[in-house]
Amino acid sequence: MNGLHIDVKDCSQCPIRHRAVCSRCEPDELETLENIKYYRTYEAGQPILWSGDHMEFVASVVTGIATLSQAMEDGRTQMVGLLLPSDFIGRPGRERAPFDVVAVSDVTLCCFRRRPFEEMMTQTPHIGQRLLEMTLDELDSAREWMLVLGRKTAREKIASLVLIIARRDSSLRRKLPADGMTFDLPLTREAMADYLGLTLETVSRQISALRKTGTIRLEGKRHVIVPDLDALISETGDDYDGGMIA
Amino acid sequence: MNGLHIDVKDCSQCPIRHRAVCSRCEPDELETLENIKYYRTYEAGQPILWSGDHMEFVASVVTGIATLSQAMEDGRTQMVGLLLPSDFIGRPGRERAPFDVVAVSDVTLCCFRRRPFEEMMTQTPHIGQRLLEMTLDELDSAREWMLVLGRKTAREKIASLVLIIARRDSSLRRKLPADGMTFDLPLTREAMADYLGLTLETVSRQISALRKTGTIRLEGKRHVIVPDLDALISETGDDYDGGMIA
DNA sequence: GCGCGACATTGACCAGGATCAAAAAGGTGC
DNA sequence: GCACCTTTTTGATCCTGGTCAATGTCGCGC
Repeated sequence: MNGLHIDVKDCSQCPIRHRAVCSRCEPDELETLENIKYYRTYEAGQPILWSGDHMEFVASVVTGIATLSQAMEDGRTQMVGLLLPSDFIGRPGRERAPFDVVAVSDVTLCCFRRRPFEEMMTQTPHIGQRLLEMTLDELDSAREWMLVLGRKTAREKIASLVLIIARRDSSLRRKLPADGMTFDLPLTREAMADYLGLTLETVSRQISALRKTGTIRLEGKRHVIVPDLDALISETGDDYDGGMIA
Repeated sequence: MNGLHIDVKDCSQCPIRHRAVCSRCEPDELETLENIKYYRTYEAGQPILWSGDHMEFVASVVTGIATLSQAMEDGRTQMVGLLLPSDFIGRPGRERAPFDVVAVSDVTLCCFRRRPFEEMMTQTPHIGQRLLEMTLDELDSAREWMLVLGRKTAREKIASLVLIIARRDSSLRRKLPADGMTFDLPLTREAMADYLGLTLETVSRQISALRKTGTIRLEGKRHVIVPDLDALISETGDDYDGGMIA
């Protein structure tokens, strides 16, 4: 089971699609929306939420990719989450966003106004249970990522990220890895660097290194072919196949 | 509100205290326990759970300190959580432990047999709600730690860790920081290194450096005095006072 | 007190990744 | 096609933190 499936009663007029230039631009419009559930789209590169923003809604990603990240005053930034379709944004019970959320590609969110959503949660316990399960999964992957950030070499970091993207991609398409896995990197070199705690130059160098040894092949800048998945796995530093998707 | 407060009906014979040499040593004894809730103690240094272990119980820490960590085959290890009194161990709905749990000091756990606990959760929704809240908090702190691991210098990492320990300590004692905050480091240099993605030598060097500039003072190896909290905060790289406890 | 072992500090040297800089490769609009 | 801009690659050099090794400190049992 992927994502959070919720039936909202008075949802006849959904989906309402409206486009926002910036998450802070139209609080009034948002405030006057009477329905609980609505859709919202963002263009690639647009901010969805800034850390500290008042959160009017919780949402789940319908299409596109967004990132969750944290920035220091001097510009150093660390990505702390990658949001793919079916991932959840926001926290019932919290007023303010703890991190920045940015659309990497064009993104459609399915939003729920926060207050009504919280009420709904108290009435239908399975929503809370499902949300707990999803949050625990996120916590586990955050902790796995801490190992990558704290202990892996640049080479291992890159291999780990490529592997994660490969797996997520093939699980999204429900296509099991065949002889030659092939997929697109959804992130720029800089975004990969922010995910891995590296500089973009190092990311580029290590991708080139993996290419030179034949572990991956590239078509253009973004399209990746993995001829031998085991070879890639052995570059990650984890020797066994930890979290292979079913 | 700290921790998870649960009333168990037939708890007249609690607490049952029994001591385990190893979490894997006495499945039979555990299996035959009829009550839902029981206490269990571990000595400093003992493993509580190995990654992959079958989890018979969920628990919350009553006294002592435990760590959650992840190891690579070659010995590199990364701590991914620090469990203090009132923190929760385990995951309803999961058979196996995802990480290693080790007692750093003597630890007492309040355990709940997993199956009955899960049933209890479906019946009393506030337990699930509270657990969701705690899990979201843990997720936030894991993500904040990702910034430390990925982007901070060794010096900033040490300052961040000392600050976190200082705050947790003063919040546990409900004693607000006075002119000279004073507390013990509960971790060895090596454990700090595993938390921060550093080597123990670097930890030692950076603690010495903070001592030489007067940011902290040491009495013995473990006892720390922070004469000026702001000076310490400015060493963390976060310029503003992000998550100061109430 | 003495000796032992665990933990911590300090030093010398090295290397992986950062930094600074320049060139190359794609896209996109005209 | 061509010019322009963004993204990426590659190169040269530097520096933080890792590695290897020695020394110091503390606590504890005898």
